[in-house]
Amino acid sequence: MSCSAGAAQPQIRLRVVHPPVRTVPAATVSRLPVYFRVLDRIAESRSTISSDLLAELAGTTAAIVRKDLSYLGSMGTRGAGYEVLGLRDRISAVLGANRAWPVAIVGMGNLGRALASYPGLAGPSFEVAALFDVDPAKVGRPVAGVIVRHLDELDEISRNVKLSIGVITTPAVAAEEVAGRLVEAGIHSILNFAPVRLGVSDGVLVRDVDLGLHLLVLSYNERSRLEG
Amino acid sequence: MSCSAGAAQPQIRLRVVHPPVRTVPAATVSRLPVYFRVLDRIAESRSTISSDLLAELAGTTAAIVRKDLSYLGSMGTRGAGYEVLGLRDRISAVLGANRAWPVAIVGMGNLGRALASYPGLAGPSFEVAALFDVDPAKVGRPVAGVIVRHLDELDEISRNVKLSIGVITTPAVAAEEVAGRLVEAGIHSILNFAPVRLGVSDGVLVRDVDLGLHLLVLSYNERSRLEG
DNA sequence: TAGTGTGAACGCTTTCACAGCG
DNA sequence: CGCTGTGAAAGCGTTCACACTA
Repeated sequence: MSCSAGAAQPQIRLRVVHPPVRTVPAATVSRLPVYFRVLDRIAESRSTISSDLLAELAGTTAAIVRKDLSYLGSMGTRGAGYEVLGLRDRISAVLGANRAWPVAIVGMGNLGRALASYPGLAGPSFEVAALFDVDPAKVGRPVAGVIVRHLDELDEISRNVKLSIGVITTPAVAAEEVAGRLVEAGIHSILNFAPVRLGVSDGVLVRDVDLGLHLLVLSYNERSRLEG
Repeated sequence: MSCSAGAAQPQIRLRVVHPPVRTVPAATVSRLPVYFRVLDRIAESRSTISSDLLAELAGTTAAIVRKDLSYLGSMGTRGAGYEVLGLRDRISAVLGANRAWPVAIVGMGNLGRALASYPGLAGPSFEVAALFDVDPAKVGRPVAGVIVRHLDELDEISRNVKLSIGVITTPAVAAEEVAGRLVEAGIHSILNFAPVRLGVSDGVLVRDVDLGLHLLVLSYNERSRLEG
């Protein structure tokens, strides 16, 4: 098998205290978005797809595809495969991708500004609802069409606008406090780009995107390639 | 070649001779960078650390810490814990973090420019060696102090400057071709931010950082929180 | 016949428990 | 006594094999 690594996940800390009644394995949840994207892309050129082809396009195996999809209930037709649109919509519903989740980004440095304009955030499933910083030079100016607010306004804004997902793109030293404020403002899902481990209360899901860790794994790969 | 490719004894002159490292499990490799960062941070305030404390700071368990470190050879002192500096340097050597790997970034959009200035890339283990784009408006201008080159110059530049790690921050449609060019230029370790699965030859390690997938997992979390 | 759905085997990872050593 | 190092057990996720069905 190739070393191509969607399978190689960064550390994910699932802190869900009350697991869903109908439990989809975490490994499956992390692959559903891949299937969703593949199905969405080929929806116009195919009406059905086999687990074999879906596996190839998603970078996994047919057996895993069938197992994963079995957790969503049997949607395939033996001998024919899966109906693309039906399967896409089912996965979309499971993921909650069929509505627009309001996202707040805290930290309008280079990375935060880049994310605010990120195409993935402009899709139908997400909406940049608020941007925050503490730097007076940034507060009040628009980024990607949204006015940057001072972090102190978070509570007030979250009372008027429901915020579902928080993205932390602050320096490491500020991340912990920002996370606390996001949780206080009612956010339970956080995407953290700061290179620190956030200590959040139970029930809050934190996904860490830590470039430094990724780079060090690549470094390990280079080192072992050179030295055996 | 395997993803959890065997690491052999580094020929670093340490005071203590460690047994050869045959294979480090992939799960362990992905945690070593976390330990490294923790140890580096506390090196000035502590001289030894127990598996319990290291686990807490790294967000894992003491049993996992001990198991992980056992793959690097026994470095601990029973009753006292691990010597912070020695352990840090040992992990650094295994990860190859004790030298500066030259990194090339392809795609100088918002994300590429943000990464070029990313502090994690400015550390001692990495060096932004080259930046590439195909947009004439970007080629020739400096980003983070490095002149952006046209992608067509990749081969020529890679003959003069050794490039170890490639970062892809292009639009999705270009990513596949860029990956091919990077591999042709002799790069075996790729950090891919484009939301596509790269089909690369065996022996090339690709780490995907796919924000869209992360967001959809958070979306799943929000959805199941609302609907059970 | 082609391809799903699934129990069972397999292998990797985590957890447990404790012997052993400073 | 405190804490490491490590076999053994448990838990998950992946792979296999094949019965079954449109």
